[in-house]
Amino acid sequence: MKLEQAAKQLEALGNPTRLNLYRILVRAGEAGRPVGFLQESLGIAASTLSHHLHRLILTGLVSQERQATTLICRANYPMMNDLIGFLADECCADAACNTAADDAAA
Amino acid sequence: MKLEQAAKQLEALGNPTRLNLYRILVRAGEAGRPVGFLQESLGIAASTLSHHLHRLILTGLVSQERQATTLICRANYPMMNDLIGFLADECCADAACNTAADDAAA
DNA sequence: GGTCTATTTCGAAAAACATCGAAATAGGGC
DNA sequence: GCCCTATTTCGATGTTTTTCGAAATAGACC
Repeated sequence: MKLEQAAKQLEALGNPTRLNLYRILVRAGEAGRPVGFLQESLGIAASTLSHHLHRLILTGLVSQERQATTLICRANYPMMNDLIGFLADECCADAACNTAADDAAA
Repeated sequence: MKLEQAAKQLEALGNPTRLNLYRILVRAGEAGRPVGFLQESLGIAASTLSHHLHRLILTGLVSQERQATTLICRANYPMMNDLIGFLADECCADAACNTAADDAAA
């Protein structure tokens, strides 16, 4: 994963409203959640939610699927794991760090 | 970990300059890197770097230790793993999602 | 085609952020 | 105590973000 893309995704998750929203979707699993449900849960203006959803979708962290008049939103798990991998993978690549790696794994 | 804190940390990592900076420290391991080295590596104004470092330190992702006139910066690995745990831990908590978990682990 | 609900786009305003150069501080060595 | 290097704080500026309400669009159903 490129640094720019990872930064975009982290930035997208770095807003409390969006992180909350994203967690709801992560917990929801493959079933996903309709936009309306998310709006109820978060208690924010529909336009604000739409804006945040758009940002998450742009980064690839969330996808949408139409079901009749409602839009179902889902967390993109592979993308989440790529991002986590980006953070952890090169740990200590420039130094011998057995102890640090142990600490990290603990 | 609380959502607010996680959001702060993600936001801190969500800027390309800071993510780059953080990765250098993650790769550096326990040895850490002096501020001056980071400034050379990133090619930004010292004041800008100081600002970014401050933000990373506030979130707990980075720590500093004085060695004579130079300041050594280090990634805080346990904190990084807490953050990663926060993202992944509650995956599918609200739904049966064996298939999703498999996808994510793949 | 009209109407209903669900959702997005538009436009605007306040707040936060990124960046820089200049000036100030911290600590060590003479 | 003075100077030198390393780093931070200050002050300013332009850009981006967050948020909302109002208006526009999307799709289903009659």
